[in-house]
Formats: sequence, C-alpha cells, structure tokens
Amino acid sequence: MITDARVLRDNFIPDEVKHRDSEIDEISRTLKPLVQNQPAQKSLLFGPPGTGKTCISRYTLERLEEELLDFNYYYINCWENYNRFKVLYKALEGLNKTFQVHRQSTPTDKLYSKLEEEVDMPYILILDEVDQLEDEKVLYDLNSIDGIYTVMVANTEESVFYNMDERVRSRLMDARRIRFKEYTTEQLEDIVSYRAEHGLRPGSIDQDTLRKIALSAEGDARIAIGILRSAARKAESEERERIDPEIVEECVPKAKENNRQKNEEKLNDHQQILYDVLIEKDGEVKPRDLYDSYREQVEDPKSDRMLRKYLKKMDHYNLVESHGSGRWTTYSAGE
DNA sequence: CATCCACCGGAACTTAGGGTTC
DNA sequence: GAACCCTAAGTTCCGGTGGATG
Repeated sequence: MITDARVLRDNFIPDEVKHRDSEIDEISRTLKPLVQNQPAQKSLLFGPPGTGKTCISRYTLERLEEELLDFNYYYINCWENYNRFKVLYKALEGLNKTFQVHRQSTPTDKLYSKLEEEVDMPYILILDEVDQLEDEKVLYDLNSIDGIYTVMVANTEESVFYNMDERVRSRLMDARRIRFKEYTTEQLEDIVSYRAEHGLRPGSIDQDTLRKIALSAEGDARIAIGILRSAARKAESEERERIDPEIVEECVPKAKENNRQKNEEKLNDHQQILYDVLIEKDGEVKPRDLYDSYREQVEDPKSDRMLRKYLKKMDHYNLVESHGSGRWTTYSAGE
C-alpha cells in the first residue's frame, strides 16, 4: 500500500506546499536584499504546533537556493541542540567545516571565531524551536557575525523573549514577525490528500476518510500526517486493500500520544521515577511530598536542587506542569 | 504591615571524563 | 605521562518571591 514512505514522514518537504503562499512570500522578502548585496532581515516565525513553520521555512530556503541566490543555509533544531556549543557546532557542520573540530576538546569560543572566519557568503540559519535554548546568548553570537542571518521558529513570541537578557533581546527586536495560523479542516484535507496521493497506491483511501483525518487533527498538520501514517502502516500489516474509517479511528489517539512517548524515552532513571510519582499521585503534588516520595524509592538520591532542574527539563518536554510560584508551587503530570 | 515560610533558581564550585600538547 | 584544556552533571550556598499569618 505504501509506495513512498518518505512522503508520510514528519520532516518531509513536499515539492509544492499548500495554503501558505503569503508566509512564503514574507520569508522571501526578508532575504531578497541579499540579491543586491544588502543585509537580509532576520525573521521570527511563530504559531501553534503543526502549522507548517518548520516545513515552510525549509521549503522557502530550498526554493531560493535553486532560484536566485548565492548563499548557504542550514537547519538547526534547538531542542536537540540546546546549548551554545551544540548550536555553534551545528552551524559549522552546515558549512562542512567541522573536520578539525573535536567535540570534547574544542572550546566553545574557538567554534565562534572559526565560524566568524569561515563565513564568506551569506549564511542563513533556520533555528527551529528557538525557545528551547537553554542559553539564548548564542543568538547574540550568531547575530554578531557578519553574513549570518537567522530565521527563528517558535510557538509563541513571548516564549522567545520571556526572561531574555536585555542585550540579546534588543538584538532580536527588529526581527520580522511572521505569524502562522492553524489550518482549517479543508486545508488539512488538502494536505493529507497530497500526502496520500504521493505516498500511497492509488485508491488506498477515499475522500471521506481523508476528511475524517483532517477533522480529527484539529488544525494540526503534524497530527494529521501522523494519523495517515499509522493508519497506512496498520492497514498494510493487516494486509488490507484500503484504509477504512475504522482504522483511522483507532489511530487517532495513538498519533496524539506519539509526541509524549518520544519525550518520555529521553528521561534518565531519576527523572523517570519523578515522573512516575507524579503519574501515581495523579493531580497536583507539593514539592515536599514529591521529593520525599522520590527519596524513598532511590538508593542514592540527588539533591533537591537537581530535582528542580529535572522538573524544569520535563516541563520543557511537556511531561510536567508546574503551577503557582514560591512555596505554593505544585507539580502534576502533563496534560 | 512586618515577618515568616517553603520553595525557586542563579552562581560558584567540585568531580569525572575525555582530548591535546609537549 | 604529566600538565593542561574543555564540558557536563552534580552539589552547596543563598538571595528572591509572594501569599499566609499574627
């Protein structure tokens, strides 16, 4: 049934994208000055998950590279590369200049000066999930280098600037804001139709079922594509000819759950125990109770301070929610 | 309204581990 | 292989916070 699995993946960039013409236009406009050797404008794309920010930014740069400009670009996910060292390392990787860089022994400052040295034509960096950076001063670094221009991607504008160092903030305030809105059900239907058309054997799924997928995804293209993907896999493993509405129905919760599972796998033993305590207690838990329960279950417990760092990290992953502040803080399992 | 409380989170430090240089 | 460099994970210390409390 599946003829091209790549098309069903999250990170696939289609040859043509739908319903995002004005956003593509805006991104292009921030970069067009490069044609006349003028500096480009940095941009900040924001909007809810699954609204095409990542896909469209990569798509736009792919097109521009083909069509008119002499430049390099590279995609960096700041969730995976969350500190200064990793981001700078990735930036060098994008220029194929990492051959002399050894991960463990090269100081971060050397990465910076090497990057400065190596940039000889415009270099555009897509910084995805930029609000996940542990230390956003690297944004200051990148924007200080002549020839580097950033396209930053985040869920909300506030999540980027909240708590940000004043110097960094002022560097970024002039970024062009480009807002991505949720897809309508009709738009999502177009998107999954395209994926089905290019990734599945013809006749594997009918329009009504596609619409059902679009409806279930509630504006989130990532979920819509996830549903299509797992439905196709399931149909294939059960050796069915078609994707029926019933299969789709079964796959909806799974597709929505997927994100969380991926994050949970990244937890270490101690973090896992903290998370389990929160699940078990089911509801808001006071820090004292949480720390005590954790200590009962571990031979060699970490300090409270460390637990706070874990909780902060798990908050990033949306596995944990914190409520209130100071002594009235409570935690609960996410969602 | 001053003080207290229980927690947050920044900063400075320690330790382990690995790479480079001579 | 000693001296030196780095990072990452962890700890200790402590100032800040803001509703509760008398």
